[in-house]
Amino acid sequence: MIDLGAPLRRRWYARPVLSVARGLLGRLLVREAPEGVVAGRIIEVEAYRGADDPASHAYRGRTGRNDVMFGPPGFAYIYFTYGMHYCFNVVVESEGCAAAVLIRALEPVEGLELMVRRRGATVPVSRLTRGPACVAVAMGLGRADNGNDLTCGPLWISNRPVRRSGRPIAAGPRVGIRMAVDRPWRFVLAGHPLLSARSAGREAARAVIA
DNA sequence: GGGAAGATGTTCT
DNA sequence: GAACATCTTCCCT
Repeated sequence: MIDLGAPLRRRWYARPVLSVARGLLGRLLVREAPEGVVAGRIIEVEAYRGADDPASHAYRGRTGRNDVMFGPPGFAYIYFTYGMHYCFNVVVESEGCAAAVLIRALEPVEGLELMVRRRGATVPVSRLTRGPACVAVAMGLGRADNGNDLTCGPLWISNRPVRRSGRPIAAGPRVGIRMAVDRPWRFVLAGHPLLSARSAGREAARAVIA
């Protein structure tokens, strides 16, 4: 098994959400479970802010569902949507801000067999961890993991240096929302083969420097 | 490869 | 009762 490093500390998450979102690209998301360890490199994320972001779950204030978003940074916000899917977010900035980063796609690095077993043998590897709900299934995440502290396992993001294989970061509009569609707050490793063709940024006019 | 539509249930109005 | 930070299947080109 490769060296997974150690969990990022809380102050790493206590920064502006757009900075954290870009800083997550190329890092390892690690999940340790009784069935085994799985890890994947983060290749696509979206930033969501609080009171000033109409697309955010936190826009209309604190509720039972989004409670974790309003807490301190470095915790997992996992919500249920569309009647069948879970999505995994990282709470960032500071307590009360309700800012978070949605993890949309990974490149499997460790525990590929376990990911395949969780997703179902018929799913091609190219689509194993593409899309937030797919990420949640492959990592074995569900309602019970909402509110987990990412600074002390068993679900954490590694402090190992980012590995982007020379790919620039591209920005584009967020997916699946109706409000604030003009904010280019989705970030990807441009041209990564495991992204959908559209996400990979063929129109990568907006590439930004890491 | 691309678009349309269905699945399915929690959350908030 | 409507909306929903989605995915998959099915059919088309």
